[in-house]
Amino acid sequence: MSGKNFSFEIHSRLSDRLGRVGVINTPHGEIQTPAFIPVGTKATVKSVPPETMKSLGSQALLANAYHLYLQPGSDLVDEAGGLGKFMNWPGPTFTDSGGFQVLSLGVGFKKVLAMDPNSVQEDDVMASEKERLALVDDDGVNFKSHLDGKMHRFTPEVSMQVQHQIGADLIFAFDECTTLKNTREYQEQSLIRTFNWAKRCVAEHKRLTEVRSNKPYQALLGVIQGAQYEDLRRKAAREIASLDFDGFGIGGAIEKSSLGQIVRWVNEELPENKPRHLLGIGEPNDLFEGVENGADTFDCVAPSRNARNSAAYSKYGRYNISNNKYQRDFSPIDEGCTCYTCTNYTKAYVQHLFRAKEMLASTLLTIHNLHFTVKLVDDIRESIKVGDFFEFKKEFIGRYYAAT
RNA sequence: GGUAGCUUGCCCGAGCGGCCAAAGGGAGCAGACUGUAAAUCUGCCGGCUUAUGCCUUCAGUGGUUCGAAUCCACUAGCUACCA
Repeated sequence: MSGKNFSFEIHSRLSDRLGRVGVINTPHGEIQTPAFIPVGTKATVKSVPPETMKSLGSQALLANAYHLYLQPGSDLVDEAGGLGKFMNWPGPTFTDSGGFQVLSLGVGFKKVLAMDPNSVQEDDVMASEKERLALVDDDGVNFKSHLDGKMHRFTPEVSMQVQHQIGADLIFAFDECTTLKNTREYQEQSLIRTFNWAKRCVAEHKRLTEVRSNKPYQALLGVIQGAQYEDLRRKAAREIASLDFDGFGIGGAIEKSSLGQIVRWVNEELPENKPRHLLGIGEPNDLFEGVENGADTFDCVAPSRNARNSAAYSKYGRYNISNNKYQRDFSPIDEGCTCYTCTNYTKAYVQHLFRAKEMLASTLLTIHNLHFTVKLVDDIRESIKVGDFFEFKKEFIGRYYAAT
């Protein structure tokens, strides 16, 4: 195997906006974009087999380098033949670099990614020194394993090595994910750090790509930070775009109300011909905003985690299926939904499974929520093709958020 | 028949004279969750009303005491051992 069998083509565009429809070609197949990429952190989408992920419509999956490095070890995944072979997922795969863990195991106490900053206090987001499992310096990050407390060190080079061993088709540069509560001064310094790390990632990635030239090509995506500041986001986008990346990731804490705007700032700076992934975003209104402003792919734990916590997505909004009022509701979770769960089971049954603490509850609701989210982005894609994105957006958002 | 022990809010279970409307679980009722330390976390959970307020509760009845879920007596039920 050799050569860069990775590409991105744009097939149609959204008028007056940055949104586009395209296709990402990877060694393990195509991804029609925009697309929602379900998260399978530890080489498994919690509670759902890969075959089912395929049939619910998932085009690709995203795993995490930090988690797989700790367990079972990225060398073992390599030995198994790479992530896809290891977990029996034949399609395209992504891995996150471990950059988010800089936040979630470090300062990010609540790991708030998209929030209303007025309703969140600094103490709610920032962990105190002694609680931190990660400590950043200019060269890398020291992690205390959340599994056994052992210390590990991640640098841009380590992240690249780990991600090459894991072998996903699209991998991310190692970055520092900050919170909205960091000072402007800190954001600036962090941006310099992330940029330096980006350069080191590109260099190490090139080296590893040659060393492992018998392996399928892995595309490297550079991550843009810059928090809520327009000048920082634009600067970060220009700088990252100046490096030899195959695509980009838009990361960091994002004030929910200005999500679309931030994505637009970044994408106005980025070259058109490379794919852009909006990291960690997956609520319906955010997906519309992301696509409209030029994001091509998304990943998010919300649909799957919410499912395990009994929150069901429906065209009329999200609701808690464990609520008393659904106890004798023998209709599907979302009327008209074509997913496996909705075509075979009722709200009453799924609620029973949750109350009885049966693990099938997680499976059935995760299937539905992921189908819902994947299909939403599929529908958004189709609406751009047909030219009625704005009508579709208005109709969907109006119905989904009618109650709130 | 005898002796000893037990009986707490929907359930289990702490409390053993005042700081007790009563710990802690569970159940129940809601809420949160956005590059997964998450099958997790948070709130409510006797009634009125939601207030540093009042009322009714700790098997039943009657006592002791300024004051009792906590001490005493009897009644009822349960448990263990002896016959």
